[in-house]
Amino acid sequence: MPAGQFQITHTDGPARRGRLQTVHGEIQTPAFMPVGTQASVKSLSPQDLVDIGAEIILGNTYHLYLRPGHELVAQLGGLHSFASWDRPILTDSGGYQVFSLSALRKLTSEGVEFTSHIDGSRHWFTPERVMDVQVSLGSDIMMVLDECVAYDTNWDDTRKSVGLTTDWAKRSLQTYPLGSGNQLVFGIVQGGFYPDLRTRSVEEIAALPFSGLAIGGLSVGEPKEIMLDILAHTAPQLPGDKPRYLMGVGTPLDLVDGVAHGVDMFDCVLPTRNARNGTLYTSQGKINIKRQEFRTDENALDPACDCYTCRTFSRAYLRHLYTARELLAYRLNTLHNLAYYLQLMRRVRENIATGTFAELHREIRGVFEEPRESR
RNA sequence: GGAGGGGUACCCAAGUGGCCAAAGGGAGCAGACUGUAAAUCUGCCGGCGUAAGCCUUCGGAGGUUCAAAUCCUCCCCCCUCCA
Repeated sequence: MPAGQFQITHTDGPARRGRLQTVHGEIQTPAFMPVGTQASVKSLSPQDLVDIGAEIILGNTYHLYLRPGHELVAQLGGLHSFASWDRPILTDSGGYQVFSLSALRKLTSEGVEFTSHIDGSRHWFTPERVMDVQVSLGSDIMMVLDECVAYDTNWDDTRKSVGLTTDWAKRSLQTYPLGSGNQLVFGIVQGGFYPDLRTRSVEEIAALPFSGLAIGGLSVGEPKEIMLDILAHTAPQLPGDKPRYLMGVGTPLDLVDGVAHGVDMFDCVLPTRNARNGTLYTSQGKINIKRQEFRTDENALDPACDCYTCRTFSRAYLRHLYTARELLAYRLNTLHNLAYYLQLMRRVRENIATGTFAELHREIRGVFEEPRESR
């Protein structure tokens, strides 16, 4: 199967199971992609990631451009060789940093000027330059530069941002046309929280020859219900034959909700960041390992999990490691949270294949659905 | 025995007449985190109360003052130096 080929093998309602080919191997979808911003999934080794079944990880163009620098990475043989990770890598464009580092940047139709959060130096990012940097990095999937707007952005500004994102998408493809190398390029749909603008963005982005399409700009602080509404509005409009990637999402329930709307790929910092901050995902729900109730708890973190952390240590020990700020805490917690996410995605794929995805969806809803706020 | 320094909340530590239930840290307890400027951030942290407020508290006892952690007297304890 040539790089870029996406094959759907099973469907269960809107949910799809499939596989996406890259030169560094195939990824099973629906997939969760652990985030490794600085060419490292914090606290884990590549071997750890292989052990828990990660098939693809993320890196970040903006961060790697600033440090250690894309030329250096290229000189050292590209990201895969540099980080000793021989499976697929998706690099995010820096579009999210346009949003999250908004205080440090200036946006024009031409591109973005960033003030480095590391040393204050100025850097000029354009859609073209971001593609060049990703080519230097040698990732398997490159994301185009986009503009991700805040939740409270008005219609007019969101409309402009959709126009900009489309213009940038076209410029990205001119820099790296489909088929010009082994790297795939994904376009990104924006449109904030306005259904008409989401539709417009889908029409414009889906018309371009991308290998996959992403939904950006969700989970930026909006209520969950609104996120789901926009997702339900947007995902079905995307072409069915290309992989659909919901960027930056989310909680275990968000993933399953996304799959239910036909999403194939996800990434999110939650499992890794929360692991470092003591929040762990289990088959019984979310727990905070620092809570006093675990002080003498000799049970496995999640008795239903077969990861190294759960096979080996008690909750009492994990609590101790966390409260003592022992380095092992970060590693064991991260290992477990990602193992939980990857295990969940394996179950999602199996259930789609057997036509029982709805049951799994119900189960996960039962475990993670938060009580609605009554007003 | 002499000289000096010091005893403040669970711990460390500021405060030296009213704005002090008492700064800051730590510990403790709880919460947040969604394409990672995050091993970070927020809240609570003497007692009762929803609150206004009341009560108890700055080594101990007594005193001065409208008012004392803060000034005075005596006592107890700790540290440093000298003998």
